[in-house]
Amino acid sequence: MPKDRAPTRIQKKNRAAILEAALNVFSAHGFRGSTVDQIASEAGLSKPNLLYYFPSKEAIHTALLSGLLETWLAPLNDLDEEGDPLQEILSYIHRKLQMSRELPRESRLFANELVQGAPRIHNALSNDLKVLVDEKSAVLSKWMDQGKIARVHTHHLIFSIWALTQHYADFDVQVRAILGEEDPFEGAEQFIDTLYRKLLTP
Amino acid sequence: MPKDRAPTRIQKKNRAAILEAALNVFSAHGFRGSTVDQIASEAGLSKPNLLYYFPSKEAIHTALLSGLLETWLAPLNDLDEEGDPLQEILSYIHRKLQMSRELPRESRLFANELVQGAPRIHNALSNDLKVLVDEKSAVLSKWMDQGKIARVHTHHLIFSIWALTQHYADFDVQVRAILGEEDPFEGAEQFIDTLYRKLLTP
DNA sequence: TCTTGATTTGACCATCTGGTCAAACTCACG
DNA sequence: CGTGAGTTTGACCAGATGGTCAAATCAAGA
Repeated sequence: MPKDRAPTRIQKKNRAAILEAALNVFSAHGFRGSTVDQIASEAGLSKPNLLYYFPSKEAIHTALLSGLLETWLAPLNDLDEEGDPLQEILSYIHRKLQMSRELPRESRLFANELVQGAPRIHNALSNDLKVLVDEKSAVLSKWMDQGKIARVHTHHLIFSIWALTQHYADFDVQVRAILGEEDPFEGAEQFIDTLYRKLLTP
Repeated sequence: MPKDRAPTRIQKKNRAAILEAALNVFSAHGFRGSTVDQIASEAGLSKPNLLYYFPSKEAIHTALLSGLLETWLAPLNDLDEEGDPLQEILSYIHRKLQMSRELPRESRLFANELVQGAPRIHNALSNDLKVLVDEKSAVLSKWMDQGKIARVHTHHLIFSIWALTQHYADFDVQVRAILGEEDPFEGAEQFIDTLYRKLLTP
């Protein structure tokens, strides 16, 4: 294992290559379905070499998840109490949908983890995530009190945004099997936008 | 392997026990994450005994998926062109949500498969499923032409129903981590019902 | 250039896992 | 109750897989 000093040029490069490869592999096959050899070869390293940078398969997975959690939650974090309610929500949705389009691997990484009961991130869910959701939920609630948007169950409103946007990344194969050549995201953006405008207009 | 005659009492019992056990295991850990031993012991059989009833792990998985596909698509199949448009759609949604509540294992079984690119059911998606969706999509379209419901992209409308309802089964851990004690399905039903009423009312 | 720490690797190991097989056991029915 | 088909199992195998290790190679500062 590399010493605990400032990372060398090579360390930086290889760690990054490993995480990138791991994202590919884990998001496509899940934790159990991925092998260290697969990740190593995708990263252009030998297996022992990879294990020189991360102590175990589990460690790579953990590093990936925790490294990406912040990115993943950033859009919700940015929901601004001071902004225009409907606009804030619509642009949150827009960003989430864009993430499904541009970061589908990240979405599927979390999806894989969640569907299987989130054995490795249960903690983050009931702490960080819950806190964030409750906080933003309160903001939504305030907007509803002020009559700025229609009154609905705030938690379910947030769930619905996650469900609708992440669906296009997580179940991409299914969506494409049905839509054929059509670009899923064109129609999705339009559809979802309409949906929330109608739902939330007081 | 059991002969190809009429199944004996024991064959019926054991085959059923195996599929039930496999549903538990596969839905919780995915295909690759599940072991034949796990399924066997959950079914109360030894591994060789299990493999006497099904030729391979893959065969169990396939049998499960194809056996459940019909159940899974039944609600959409039941969408009745002759019924009242909004009511038909709302009751489709209601049934889907009920399935998430009562058959979460089935939902997660498919979710696991889909997130990982549906390697084993790609075929069913682009054939049976596509045909069904296109057919029902046409019904929705007709209703829109008649001004019975608001005009939206029909495929995305169907996707949204899948996403919103299955989310509660597939990402159950996350939902519960955030809601705490509250029963997810109470609020969900109410929320989703409101959402589609507002969206589809012309 | 030399030295020392960082990096890489081939060989190896223990365990897990899907699957096989022959022998043993059980059941239903004549 | 005897018998043949149906059922069950312990022992076993081959390949995959996560991980280790000592030795070899490389890189950068003195």
